[in-house]
Amino acid sequence: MTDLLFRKLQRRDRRLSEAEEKVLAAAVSHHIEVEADVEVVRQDEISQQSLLLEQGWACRYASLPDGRRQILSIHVPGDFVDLQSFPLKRMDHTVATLTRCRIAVYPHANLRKITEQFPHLTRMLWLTTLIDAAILRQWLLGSGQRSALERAAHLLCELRSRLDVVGEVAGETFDLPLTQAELGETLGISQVHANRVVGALRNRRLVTWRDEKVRILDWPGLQELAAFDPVYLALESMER
Amino acid sequence: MTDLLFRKLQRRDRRLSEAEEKVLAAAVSHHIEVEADVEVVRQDEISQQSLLLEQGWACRYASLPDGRRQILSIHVPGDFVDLQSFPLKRMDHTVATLTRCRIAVYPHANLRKITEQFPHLTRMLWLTTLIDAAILRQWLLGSGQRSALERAAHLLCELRSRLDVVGEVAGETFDLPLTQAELGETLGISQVHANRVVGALRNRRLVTWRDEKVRILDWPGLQELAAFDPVYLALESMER
DNA sequence: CGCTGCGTTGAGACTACTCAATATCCGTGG
DNA sequence: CCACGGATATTGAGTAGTCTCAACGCAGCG
Repeated sequence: MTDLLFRKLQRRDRRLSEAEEKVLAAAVSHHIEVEADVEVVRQDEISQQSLLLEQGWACRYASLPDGRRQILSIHVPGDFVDLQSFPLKRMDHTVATLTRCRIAVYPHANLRKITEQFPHLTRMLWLTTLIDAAILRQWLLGSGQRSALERAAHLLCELRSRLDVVGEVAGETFDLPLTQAELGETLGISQVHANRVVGALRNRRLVTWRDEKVRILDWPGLQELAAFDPVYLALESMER
Repeated sequence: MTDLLFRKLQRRDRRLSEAEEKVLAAAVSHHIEVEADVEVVRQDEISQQSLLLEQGWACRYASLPDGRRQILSIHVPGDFVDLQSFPLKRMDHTVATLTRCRIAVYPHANLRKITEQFPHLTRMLWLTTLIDAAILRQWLLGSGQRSALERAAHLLCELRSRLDVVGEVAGETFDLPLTQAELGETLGISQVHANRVVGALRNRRLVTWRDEKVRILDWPGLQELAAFDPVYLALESMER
């Protein structure tokens, strides 16, 4: 199932060819299955391969020497979780699974061959790392300027949009395998405050959230609160 | 002076060839001079070219509908300020000058040719966008987990390191053309609090900061306070 | 049955915010 | 040459958002 990534890329650029799909699929050396809560790539390691999430959830985080931890991104099926390690080599953060995951492994040597023979596909891979960066900028904008409640709302808007692309939203419900402690580390607030923020979203009848399942009750209201504008996710075609 | 960028890249990878230097230099269509406080690329625009800062300072920022603004990065000579617009096309944020700037213009068509003929150089350009993302991750880590004082200290550590590479640190002094209001927008705090934070750095005899000049008085102390580890800046060679 | 992990709630403390006033510097026009 | 306005920096006072500490509830599981 390189399918998911390919579908996502093709949504963005319809000129992606079947040949390119095959090249991408052929660059996978093998697949692995990993349990939940496993660190698959660690900070400071020098990486020889990049990992594509096929099933399951993962996140990246960085830590301060005293243990404070910040989740830097959340990944869903179809995401490359550490493609940046291909040009960058050394990891500046850790990648861990949130659930049991199925992962495709792309040795850097194979990616290098792609860059040498398939410039258009190379630009598309580059693009995926830049969309990651765009998401990061939104998180930074939120972290600096949005209140905790607005950030929580924004996170849900973002995830709903990203999950929708890969067909993981049923009705208005989707999985979100984060504990409230992890939500706190994502939003940059304490676990206790994360709990109150989730409570506030519920009280405003914007969402329900129980047993790792989120249901959006008021999509326009949630977007409004979050000041959410999905353009940055670059989900739509740039052609014409 | 593509020199600065090239020197920076070469510090990272000594295999960069003279041929590549020439190709990079040839991709510049022209140079422009821009006054301070000019928006050179605007949010939502579709960009046809990327800009390399040769002299002067610039920053990127994004805004919320109600006007709250977050500075997302600060750029010094030798930085590509919007290389991500080459694969991404649409800008998700604005780039503005902080001082009078000299800028080299790289039409996307020329960059595209580089990706088609110079895979190694392409990977180096990709790398520069990934270092930007690594810096962004550090800012996000700080925004979520570091106190305002620690963030301010970290920003100074980061800028000292980046400026050092391009030879803009004299003794322990460097320019920092940010008002305290802009510092607030960078750190995600109010202008008033930014002032108090700067005051605290002075009181602890870590730095002096007057007339847009910063002098570091206690480099180890500043790094300690900031929990600064320069690895993420990827300034050092990855060879061998 | 008693851990253990997760979610929930309360109370008091602290960081950073807003509003507001004052200080300083600088350029401009009278 | 001086008065003035505008931009920036500084300081004070009260407030809002978020924190820490602590306790408790509940479910799953060995």
